[in-house]
Amino acid sequence: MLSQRRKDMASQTEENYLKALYSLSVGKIEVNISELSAALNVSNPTVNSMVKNLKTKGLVKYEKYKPLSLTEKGRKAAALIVRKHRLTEMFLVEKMGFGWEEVHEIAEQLEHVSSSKLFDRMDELMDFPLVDPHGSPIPDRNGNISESAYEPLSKFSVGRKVKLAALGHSSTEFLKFLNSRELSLGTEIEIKSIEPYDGSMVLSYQNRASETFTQAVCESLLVERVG
Amino acid sequence: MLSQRRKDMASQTEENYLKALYSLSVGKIEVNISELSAALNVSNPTVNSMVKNLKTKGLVKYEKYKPLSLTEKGRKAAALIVRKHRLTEMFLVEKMGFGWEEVHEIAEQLEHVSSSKLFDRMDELMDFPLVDPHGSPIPDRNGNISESAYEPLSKFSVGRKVKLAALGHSSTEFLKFLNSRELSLGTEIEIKSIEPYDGSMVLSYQNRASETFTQAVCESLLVERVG
DNA sequence: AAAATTTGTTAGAAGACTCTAACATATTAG
DNA sequence: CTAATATGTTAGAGTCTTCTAACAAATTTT
Ligand SMILES: [Mn+2]
Ligand SMILES: [Mn+2]
Ligand SMILES: [Mn+2]
Ligand SMILES: [Mn+2]
Repeated sequence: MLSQRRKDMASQTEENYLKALYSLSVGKIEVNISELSAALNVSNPTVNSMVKNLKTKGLVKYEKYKPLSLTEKGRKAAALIVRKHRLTEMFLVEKMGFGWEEVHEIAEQLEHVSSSKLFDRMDELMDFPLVDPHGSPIPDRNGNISESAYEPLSKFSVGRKVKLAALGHSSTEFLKFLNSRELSLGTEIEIKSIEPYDGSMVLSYQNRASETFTQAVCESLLVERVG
Repeated sequence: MLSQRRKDMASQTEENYLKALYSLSVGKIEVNISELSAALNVSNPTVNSMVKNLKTKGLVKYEKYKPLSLTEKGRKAAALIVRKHRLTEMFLVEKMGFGWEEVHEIAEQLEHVSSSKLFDRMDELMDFPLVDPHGSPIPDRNGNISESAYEPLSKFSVGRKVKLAALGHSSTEFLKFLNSRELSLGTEIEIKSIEPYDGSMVLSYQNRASETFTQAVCESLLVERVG
């Protein structure tokens, strides 16, 4: 028997739209059609018609030629998908021995599994982690999320000691790059010097006395002050 | 970005057809269109067109008005889906504390995740189990499966001591029924008496001195001789 | 303010998967 | 062997998700 999704549930495609909209909404409320198409890698007309569809389902607010936003119902639905995604990533790293650079693609598929019990069980087995392997917060069972207030390393000045708490983005390439520099979450870092010309930073951490990182990289290293 | 399936891979729908065909092929080679439609809960014309599609992909052998069968390529593809399904079920039971009656629906969705690494990792973490929680054998990475030669309990006579090794089917209702009788895989059973009228059996096992089971149930209890 | 550019919409179509109604073939019963 | 029944196929359509081409509105530049 083909296991079909309940009719009142969002399809896998709809879920991906909601999740993309949710991610793009961080720090602002409204999102353009074009931003969504770029994020999802589909054409503008495709997004346009899907947005109309999500509007009839009460998941997004939208008027012709205006930017769109999630309704409260849509926001919660999206947060619950993000919850599944991040719990999965954490489970794969903590309980199954995957590297933080390997888990996103798998979680992208697992996040659509319709069994809250599976994810609540992961949560329980990990003793209710607050963040995923990349430092992003995990929404609770009600879709509530605690926005973390970490700052990019690039904002700090020479001599400052900080701890790596999260990443601004977590592409496989970036994660592999950080692996190659032995830099992981929780690592304490001291800013040894800053190149005025291009903003690159020389850092000292663990057994690495002076590693240079470009400004772009330092903007994606989210840290908290230490000491 | 919408994570799209590679073009050369079977869709989730196609995978479900292959798996159903595979299950229906146990003990015979050829399967009717109608058997497949019944198993998948879709109409005959739907199966008819999907079968044509699977034929062009070299996954099934089929001629108009004739029964169909899997090609070697189709057989292997199906076995690998079954592998994912059964490894998932075993992982959910062994490593995540689910009951054997809870795992099928979840595995039905997880079996379509395209990451051999995820399933090979489950396999490794469980130390390469040979069977799933219902006693069905798990195909290896090459799609090879060792057909088990257990016999239905109904075939045996009074006084025989056997061990429950697998189930003929594993519907949630049946599994809950077995739970209610405290009957699980590995349990040693002795046949105390058989009712000639309807073939029902009185069994003794563990701390249950005389439990009666209908013939239908005993046909679905696959056992091996003991002592 | 007009022109150029960017952004968004509509129209029309296609592929994947599904259905029902109607028709064709094969099998089974008399 | 014919008639009845069961099984399989074709035709035509609908939903979902996607596309391209053409057009419209909004924004930015000059
Ligand atoms: Mn991720
Ligand atoms: Mn996804
Ligand atoms: Mn199963
Ligand atoms: Mn399935």
